[in-house]
Formats: sequence, C-alpha cells, structure tokens
Amino acid sequence: MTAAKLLLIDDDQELSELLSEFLTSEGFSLTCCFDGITGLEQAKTTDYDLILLDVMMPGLNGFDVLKALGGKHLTPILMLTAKGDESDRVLGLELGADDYLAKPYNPKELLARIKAILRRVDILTNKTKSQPIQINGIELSPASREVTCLTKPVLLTGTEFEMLHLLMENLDTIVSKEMLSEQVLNRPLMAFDRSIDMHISNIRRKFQQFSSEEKIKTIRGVGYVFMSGDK
Amino acid sequence: MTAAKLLLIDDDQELSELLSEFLTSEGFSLTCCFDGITGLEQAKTTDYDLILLDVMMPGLNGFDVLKALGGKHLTPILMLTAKGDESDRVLGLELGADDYLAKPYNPKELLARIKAILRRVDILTNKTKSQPIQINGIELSPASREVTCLTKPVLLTGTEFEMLHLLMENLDTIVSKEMLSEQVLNRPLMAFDRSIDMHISNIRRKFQQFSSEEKIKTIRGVGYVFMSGDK
DNA sequence: AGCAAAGGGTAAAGATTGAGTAAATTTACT
DNA sequence: AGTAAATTTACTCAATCTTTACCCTTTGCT
Repeated sequence: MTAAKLLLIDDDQELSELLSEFLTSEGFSLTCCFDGITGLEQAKTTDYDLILLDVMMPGLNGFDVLKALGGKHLTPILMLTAKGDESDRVLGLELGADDYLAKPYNPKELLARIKAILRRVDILTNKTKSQPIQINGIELSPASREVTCLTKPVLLTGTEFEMLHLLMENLDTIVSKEMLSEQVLNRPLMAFDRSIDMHISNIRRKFQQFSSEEKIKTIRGVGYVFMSGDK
Repeated sequence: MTAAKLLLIDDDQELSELLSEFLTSEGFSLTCCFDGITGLEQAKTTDYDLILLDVMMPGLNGFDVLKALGGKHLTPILMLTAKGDESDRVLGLELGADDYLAKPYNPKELLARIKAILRRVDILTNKTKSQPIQINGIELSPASREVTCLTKPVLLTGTEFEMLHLLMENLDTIVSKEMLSEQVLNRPLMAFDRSIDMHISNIRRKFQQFSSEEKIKTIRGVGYVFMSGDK
C-alpha cells in the first residue's frame, strides 16, 4: 500500500511536531493544521485517508469541525482529547467520529488504532471489488475479468471492463464523469476530455449485438448510470 | 436500516445477560457465546455485522479467536477487556480488532462505538445513498436522477431536476428566486432574468398530464414553494 | 373604480453546451 | 517493429438553457 495521507488538526504545535515525526517515521504522510478553520478547509479540499482531530481548540473546536463535515463524510476520523470524559467520547462518536483516544496517549496505541481503521477501510473497499455481479443477463466477474451477456462472452478491453465494473457496482446510481476518470483512468477529469465518452461508446457498441435495450443511460452534464431496468 | 446482527463472545454469563438486554433494547439482534471455541465456530459459519469479543476467557482467549479468524476477516471486531493494559490494546488492534474498550465500560460508550463501526461499514459499502424524496405521489431519486409521478416516469432536464429537488427538500417552505438561482444555476439572480420562471413553467407543464392540482405555488415577489397539500 | 406599474406565465427563437463517434494519433506492451 | 489499446481530434447533431416578446394578473395608488 502506498503511504496513507493523514491530516492532523491540533492547536498544540509542539505535540503536533512530535507526532508528525513519529508518524512520518512510520511511513505516513502527514499534514498539520493548527486550528479548526484551516483544518476544516483542508479536510474539505483534499482527500485524506484519515483525519486526527483534537477536541480542545480555540475558535472552532473538534466537535464543531465534526459537525461541519456532516454525518456522511467519507474520511474516517479519530478524535484526540485531553479530557477522559465519557460523555464527551460518546458525543464525538455520535457526531461521526470513528474512534476516540484520550490524551495523554501511548503513541503505539495511536498507531495501532490508525492502522486498525485504515485496515478496515481497505478490507471493505476491496471486498466488493472481487465479487461477480449479475444484472439482467449481464455477468461481470472481477476475478477472471470476464464479461458475458446472456452467457455469451463479450470482449472488453481493460479500461472498458473497469468502467463497466464501476457502473455496475453503482447500479441505478449516477457515476459522475469525474468519478469515472479518477477511478478508472487514474487522473482528474479535464475539460474537453472525450476519452470517457469513447469508452462508453465502445462498451455500448459491443453490447448492441446481444440486446437492443440500452443499459447505460447518459445523464447529460453529469455522468452515466447503469440501469437495472425493472420499472 | 434493518437490525444489525451482533455476536457476543464472553464467558461472563451474567454480564452477557445484561449486555444482551441493553443492546436488544437498542434494536440490535444479539447472539451470545460463552467460550472461544463456540464463538469462533459461530463467527465462521454465520455472517454477523459486528463481533464483540472478550479477551479474558478460559480455553481459547480473545487473542486466540482473533488469530484464528485471520487478518482479513470481513466482520469488524470490537474487543472488550478487564485489563486496561495498553500493550494489550495495541496487540489486539494489531491482530485485526477494529476497536478496543476496557471494562468496566459505560454502556453508552459501547453503544456509540458499535454504531461508529457500523456506520463506517455502511458508508464504505455505500449503502447510504442520498435518500429519495416522496411527496404526494411524486418521487424524486437523487441517486438515479429519476422522477416519477404515480409511478410513471417524468422526464426532466438537469436543471429542472435540481430545481424540483431543491423545492421538494424545502417542503412547505418558500425557496427564494435568489436561492434557486445560486443553488441551481450557479449564478446570482439578475434583474429581468426570467430563466427560473421558464424552468418552473416547464416543470409544471410536465406534471400536468398526471395531476391537475398544482404542487408548486408562486409567492409573488419572493419565490416558489412546493406544497405538501394536506391541509 | 380606474389606472399604472411590476411581476409572473409561457411560446417561440436563439445561443450554448455536451455527447456521439469516425478517424487519426499516441502510448504501452510484447 | 508490430500490435492492441487508449487518447485526441474534429466534426455533427441534439438537448437544453437563456432571451425575447407579448399577455395576463396582482398590487398599490389616487
């Protein structure tokens, strides 16, 4: 696994320094913010693997940041606090934190908890990616990278396969062009990039001979949806 | 969400009883095992959403169970222990536990931690899509960008969809033209801009064939309201 | 009531944007 | 080098968004 990107939000610069050194030596890449506002800004603009969030901060405190991020942020959050207060812990977890560690903490335990969270994320995001998907006569098997339509094989290129896979994983849910570009082509979507359109076009063509009904619906200005079609 | 299935592995029957009662009252479905071997057996044969695992048990202890389950079990594990020993916690987390709570614990905190883990799993397996909105026979699904009126599809353009979405989210609440312009068209409202009026007009027209009653009410000089209509 | 002014409804025209795709080019792999 | 795949180019066309224009309704004033 490539170095996980962590975001540390803590007003204690000295402690941050120490922690930064420790975690960097453990192979993480760490960004530090010393107040809630810049921390929140960072969290919203950059995609981190995990956020370490101190509760006690002047201005925007940890709970405020948690609230501002909303309940469904994708990035896991580990809260740090000087208080050992239990109701505090409960509140943090209810607001959307994933774990809670009281200061002063053992760096080893912090490390272990960070790893535990990242491992869970890793397991869960890889799990779905290996199970075959069957929808409406189309079967896609990630393990063998084969796709069949009504049991007959459909020969897709690697990118076409991944694109179809991502769409089928998100059945009846829009997958934006940005998402397709980032997840499949591994680069941000650029203006006037017609590459995705091309691949979609090719996928559609390869399926045409088997079935006339269009499974991949275009959502103009947004992306594409793989439709289950049972309406 | 349907009731999460939990597995409790703890040799302390009395405590298990209490915990079982508490968690059941919180809407979980709980299975108890009183030793490591049966616990391991259960964990392997049935698909639980979360395992609560006591460390101190005669025979196979919590760590042994953890090891036996292997590093990449899909089910998250929360360990419970009488010891507050840090190295113990670190060991547990390294062996694949997702969280660690020392006895005696506050039931509220346990509950919060259980929920935090389940929420993380939920987010990562992305079952938490943006929820469809249903009002008065009209259903709007943000995920697939589809709108139906009395189960029949209504074909809206992107802007029309977003405008209706914003109005339906603010049921019975006025949405100003300024708001509509900024949120949907991404620009400040200008004098003599009739664009919003046009879109509203088009939305109304597309719904006319299904129902005569007007859902979108005009508030002269201010904006529009989507009416729940039950008065 | 009468009137003027402002705001909204909407058809139609015009402008703009985004998608489809053939073909050419580049890239990546053998 | 040879080949398959991916990307870019270039062009068309269709969807859809905006503007215009005209009419109707409401509001507020005398």
